[in-house]
Order: sequence, then C-alpha cells, then structure tokens
Amino acid sequence: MISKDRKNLISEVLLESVNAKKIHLSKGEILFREGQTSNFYYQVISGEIKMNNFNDEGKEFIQGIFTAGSSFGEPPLLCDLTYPANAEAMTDAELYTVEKKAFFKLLLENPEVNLSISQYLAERLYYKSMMATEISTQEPEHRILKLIDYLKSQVSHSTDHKYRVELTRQQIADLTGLRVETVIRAVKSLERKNELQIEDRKIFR
Amino acid sequence: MISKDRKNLISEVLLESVNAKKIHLSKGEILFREGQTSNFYYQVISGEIKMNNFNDEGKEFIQGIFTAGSSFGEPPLLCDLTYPANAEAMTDAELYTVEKKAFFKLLLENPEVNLSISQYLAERLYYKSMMATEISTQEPEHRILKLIDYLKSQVSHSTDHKYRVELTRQQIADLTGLRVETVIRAVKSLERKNELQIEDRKIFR
DNA sequence: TGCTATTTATGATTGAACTCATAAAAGATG
DNA sequence: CATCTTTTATGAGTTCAATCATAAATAGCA
Repeated sequence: MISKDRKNLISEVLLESVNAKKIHLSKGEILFREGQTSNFYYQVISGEIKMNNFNDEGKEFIQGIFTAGSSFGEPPLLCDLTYPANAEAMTDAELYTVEKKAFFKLLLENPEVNLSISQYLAERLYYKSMMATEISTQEPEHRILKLIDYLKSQVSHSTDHKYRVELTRQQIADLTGLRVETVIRAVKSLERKNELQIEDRKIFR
Repeated sequence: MISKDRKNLISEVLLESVNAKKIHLSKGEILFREGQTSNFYYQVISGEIKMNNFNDEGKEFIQGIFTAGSSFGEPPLLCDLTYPANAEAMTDAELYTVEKKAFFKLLLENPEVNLSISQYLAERLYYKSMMATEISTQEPEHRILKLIDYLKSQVSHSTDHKYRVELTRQQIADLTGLRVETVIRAVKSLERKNELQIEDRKIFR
C-alpha cells in the first residue's frame, strides 16, 4: 500500500492519553528489520516510511510507503509474529509510538478506533490482493498501469483529471517486482499507446 | 492465505443472535465475482471456498483458500469497495451470512470480536506480504518451499514432524504464480536436494 | 558554478520459465 | 472393471524480461 496523507488513524488526543512517545528518524534510518519481534504501534506524524524486503541477490521489494496519519507494522503486533519486512525512513520523519499493551487496551476500550484499524488493514489487504494478482499473472505494462490507477484512486475518486505519479522508475520497479530498465521501456511503450503521458520525465495519467 | 480449520472467528451463538442465515453452496458454485459490491459477511461452517482471479489469458491466481471457522471477503465490506476477486466453492459448503449493517453493529458492540477480526485480517496481510515478496523476487524453488513452510506453520509450530502437503501441483502453481510444469520440475529438483520428500506423489516436508 | 549522485535512456545478449505436445499413472464414476 | 477425468511427468522449442554495458540528462550540493 502506498498511503496518501490521511486523517490520523488514531487521534493525537487519544495517543497522548495512552502516553504515546514521539520519536524522530533521519533519512535512511532503519526502524526495525525483518524477523525482529514487534512491541510497538507506530503512526506517522511527518515524513515517509517504507517497508521493504531484499531477496538473496539484494533485489528490493517495496511492501508499502506510509505517510502522515498512517500506521504500519501492526500485523505482527496483533498476531504475535515477527516483522515480515524492514521499515526504513525515506525522508526525515516523526512518529508516534505506543507500547503493545497500551495499544491493545486502547483498541478494546475504543470500538470506533478498533473499527478504523480493521478498515485500514482491510484497505491494505485489498491493495496486496490486487498487486499479488498483477505480479503473478500480468505483463509489465498491465502491472504498471494498475499501480498507477491505484495511486490515482487514492488521491481522488474522479478519473477525469491528470494525475502526476510521484514515484521514480526504480520505485515503480520495486513495487511491481520489475527491473528499472523494464519499467522505463514499458512506460515509453505506454506513452506511445497513449495510455499515459510523460512530461519533463514525470509520468501523468 | 490458506486457512487451517480454526475456532470460529465469530461464535455461532453471536451469529445466531444477529440473525445470521445459513446457505449451502454446491461444488463449483460461484458465490460472488470480482467487481461486485459487497453486502454480506461470510463465515465458513463446512467445506472449502477459494478466492481467485483470472488474467486476460485465463490464467488463475488463488488469493486464498478458506475452511471451517474462517471468514472471507471482509475487506471490501469494511472499506466500501468492490470485490477484488471471485469466491468459488471447491467442495460442497455451508456458510453463515450476516448483513452488512448487522455485521458493523456486531463489531461495534463486541470489542473482542472486533479485535479477532483485526487479528485475522493482520494474519492474512502477513501471508500476502510474504507471498508478494516471494513472487516478485524469488525463484520457483524458493517460492514453493516458502509456501509449504507457511502451510506447515499453520498446522503446528513445531518443525520436527513430517508435514503432508494437501495441494495439487496445479494449486501450488496458482498460489505461487507459476505454471504446473514448473512446479512439477521444481518439486522434483527439491526432492533431489533433500529439501522435501515425495511419497506416492504427495509432497512431504 | 562546478562536481557528484541519481535518474532516465538505449542497445545487445542471455537464460530461465513458459509454451506446446505427448503420455503414463492414478483416481473417480457408472 | 472398463471408461473417463485428473494429476503427474518429460522433452523440445520459444519468448520476453533480466542482465550487462554504457551514456546522457537532471538534480542535489558544496
């Protein structure tokens, strides 16, 4: 999932009330790594956090990019598993952190927060279902268009305006399981087919 | 996600109390299709339901297989989106169905149920994160082993017993985004490397 | 305003999984 | 138990994205 900036998943008031701490991450800093145990709820105040994996040959796969208002890394917290991916600050960032115990208490005492979390998990599941299908069955151009359309739908539900893709070709590659060169070539081909526009190297659709 | 039989996600008592209806599906029957709007919560009583997609060339991708006690298709219900995949009965099956409104009411009035749903969604997200990484970055043999190890971990947390894989080569292919022939060849190669055993055509690990 | 790093670009080659074809073995069914 | 279907198996050929190499354009920064 690539989150748009959103209304805080859990309100600041509520977070403060359970003694949430603010932490700062510098660009490039790793918050946690794949395999570690999970003890905190994290919610982004500012900046961008990406969750990613690397395969044996060092190829990156981006699970998601999380921005202001969004949380990440809850699945292992909720299920008592280890992290399935790393979390890295793509920019300087500020986060709220809540201890596991306090987080569960918060969920049980605030049904509407619990529901928001469920809905947010459902959104991410929806995105992953989509990408899994694409990656496993569709060709590069299709995958890229689907990703872009998803990103566009995140920003607005209307389809008639021009959406500017803020990802680099490399990031698109790491989100779709392709290689940079393939993305570059596919994007050019899609431009020729009038499926998207390239202006000033930026992709529009 | 390939669910093991589990404790009912929502208890029968609670389901009955919100006027859940039982329905029966025959093998091969389609409960809903990709793109349809979502109006019900479904929980399996008996049988097996798979959620899948087909690409333009007809290649199948299995999102998950759901058995007794598990629910499926909640993400679009929670997020007000259309179904990202089809649901088909792999065997004759019985399901509970709960109307959307009643389901939300149930969640808000029963914090522990709400938490269970969150945890269950988190589990599935975890599975999908894993498979997404595998499919996009790893080679066939690695993908297959990861899937098998996941299945095994679902059944038991100990690693020292022999686990029998109840999936056909075709199903493994549809879950990992590979082709049957590739799975057959990879499985044989893995047997030669002693990573798994084949007995009576069944895979053990 | 240089200098370095990143991003985009493009051609040539390769290799691994897909495709296609064919068949044996096992399972299901009347 | 004979027949039909499904599953597993295997070889040969093809294809398309990955790989490798190289470079231009832009952005970031001191």
